[in-house]
Amino acid sequence: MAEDLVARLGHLTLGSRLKRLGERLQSETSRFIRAEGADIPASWFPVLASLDRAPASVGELAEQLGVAQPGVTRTVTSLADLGLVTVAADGDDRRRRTVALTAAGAALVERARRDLWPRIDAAVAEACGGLEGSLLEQVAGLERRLDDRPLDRRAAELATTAEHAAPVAPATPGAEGVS
Amino acid sequence: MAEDLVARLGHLTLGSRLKRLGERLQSETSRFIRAEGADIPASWFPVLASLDRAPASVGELAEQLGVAQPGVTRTVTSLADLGLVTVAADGDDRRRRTVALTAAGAALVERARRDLWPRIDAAVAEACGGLEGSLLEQVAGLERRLDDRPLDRRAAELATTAEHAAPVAPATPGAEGVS
DNA sequence: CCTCATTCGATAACAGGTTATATAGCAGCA
DNA sequence: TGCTGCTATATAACCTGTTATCGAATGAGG
Repeated sequence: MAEDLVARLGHLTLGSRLKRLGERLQSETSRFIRAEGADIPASWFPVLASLDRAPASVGELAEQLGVAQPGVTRTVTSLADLGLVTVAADGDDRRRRTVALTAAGAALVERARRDLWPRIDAAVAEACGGLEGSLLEQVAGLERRLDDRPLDRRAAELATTAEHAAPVAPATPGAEGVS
Repeated sequence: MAEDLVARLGHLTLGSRLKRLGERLQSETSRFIRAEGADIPASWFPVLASLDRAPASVGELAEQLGVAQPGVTRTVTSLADLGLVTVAADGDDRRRRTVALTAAGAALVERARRDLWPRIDAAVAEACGGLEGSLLEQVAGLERRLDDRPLDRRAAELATTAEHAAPVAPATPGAEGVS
């Protein structure tokens, strides 16, 4: 009955499995965001969130977000095409390009911070809540819970009981950032 | 000081983070395999492991491995190009294509089962060992441990203290064929 | 000043996952 | 018999990550 072989292989295939689970979370999150009328992929939000704290160069974003530089370049290009950020050559060092939110970008972040992020965060927290045991066991548990109720459904249903929406990452620069 | 913003955002970006971590495990595993002289990506092994139990159609593989069908088609095509599997039209239902290991494929699986998988499994288990707490905390912990000593180094070093290489997957009821 | 190594970012190519769609075969039924 | 619809696979296109590499700008040293 087609049990999941990858799951059965245990640690051997943890990589595949985490990747699959991550993609699933991303895509369900994106679906929720789309349903809320903001048609931008979930993966762009970290860049926006960072820029909301302060403008930054491409390399700074890459370091801050922990992704490779070409990934940032691509996302920034897309954001610029949508008019959400500006990209300007740095005055001091003309190799650097400084990325900053436009008014539209800031408005989007504002809205996301208010309406979207708290619910996404709460939905993920709910899906992960109470999981116990080893990493492998918790991964399996999260997979099961998402089978049961996907993330976008969880986030949408949280909407109805709005007071759940807990405040998310208080964007204060590094204050609580234990790293 | 560029703490990891994605990590700071907590549950909100768990998807990105899991995906990144999974990719990292996959690529470090592939690096180890390459260093051992078998130049095939880690992501192909689940297919080989499944076929080692029994030939299967593309759709059966997809279901068993929990991935989408086109992904299986692509992997199978590559494996066939390398002569590790054969793909033959099913006699009963000519829509189906039955995939089976060749002798070379079976030999590779044999070797992997003996020399590679136990060490990879042990290395991952070592990297995950003793992690505690919530999923988020364990993910952070695993990231830190891999920063400290990447998976391929762990697997390689296990080699030297060979008796560590505990028989692995046998753990699960049938990594070698039971179920 | 000039040269040369380094750094920044863009670009290209690849990986491994996805969805959407086209095609071919099968099967039920009028 | 032939239509109609479902199923199995392949193919195309996309996403978001990666590495490798290149050009331009910087800056240190001779």
